[in-house]
Amino acid sequence: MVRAPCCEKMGLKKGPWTPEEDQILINYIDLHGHGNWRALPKLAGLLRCGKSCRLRWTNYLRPDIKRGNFTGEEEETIINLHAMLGNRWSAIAARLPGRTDNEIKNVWHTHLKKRIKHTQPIVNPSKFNKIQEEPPVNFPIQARSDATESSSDVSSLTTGIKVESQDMFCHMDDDFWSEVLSIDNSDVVSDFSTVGVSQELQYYLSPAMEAGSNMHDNMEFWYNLFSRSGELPDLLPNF
DNA sequence: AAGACATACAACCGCGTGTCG
DNA sequence: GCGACACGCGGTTGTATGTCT
Repeated sequence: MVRAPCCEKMGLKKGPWTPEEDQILINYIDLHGHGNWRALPKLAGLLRCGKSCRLRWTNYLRPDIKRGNFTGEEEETIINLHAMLGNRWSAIAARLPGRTDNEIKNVWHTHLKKRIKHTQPIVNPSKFNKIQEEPPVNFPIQARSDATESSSDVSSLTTGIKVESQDMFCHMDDDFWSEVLSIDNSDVVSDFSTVGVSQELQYYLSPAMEAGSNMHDNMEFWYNLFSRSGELPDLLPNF
């Protein structure tokens, strides 16, 4: 595949945007929408590449961008989501309305990384940086009727993952953990379908599948989450 | 006051992935 | 199935600003 020439070679401008350029971009998108980013600068009369325009819009000019310092709650949310998702900045940004992945990444590298250096992380994020956003389409297990109330205590886990945790934990009934325990902890996970693991369990264990880690590593992740939530299931083995 | 250094953040780069013909 | 293209993502860099000596 041949890569398109970079902006400079095409005689396009690089570097910081001027207020005039910002206004041109805003006006154009207000009138026409962004459409094709590659075609936009020419149509709008900007000497920028489409990539630069898209970045400027999504990271700075978009009307729903929240400017200003991060609140303590937002920072806590980032720390917790990072523990679960790793460096998946866009996934973290999706849970923080008005904040961009770039902004969150910057805050992480300049403030938060230093702050959590003093505290031991509960899991190695790199192992679990592939956690999926949504359950499989035909996800078979329904939430228990009492699940919402019981898992609401998971809020102690931290505010950032409270809602997500409720969604995750409500699927984990006794049958779920029985199935977990039926798998040999020493198994190196590459393809769960070959050992007859159900679809919902494959979903939860997918980070380990992709990272090539073993069952022990993966269940340790869940164990730590449950330990902190105070909702450790009886069936979950102690690691 | 001024130079050196540190920090914050905007912007860029390259790669992976999805889509379409 | 394949190639071309567009887009999004994460890592990295560049520069403006702040702080220290």
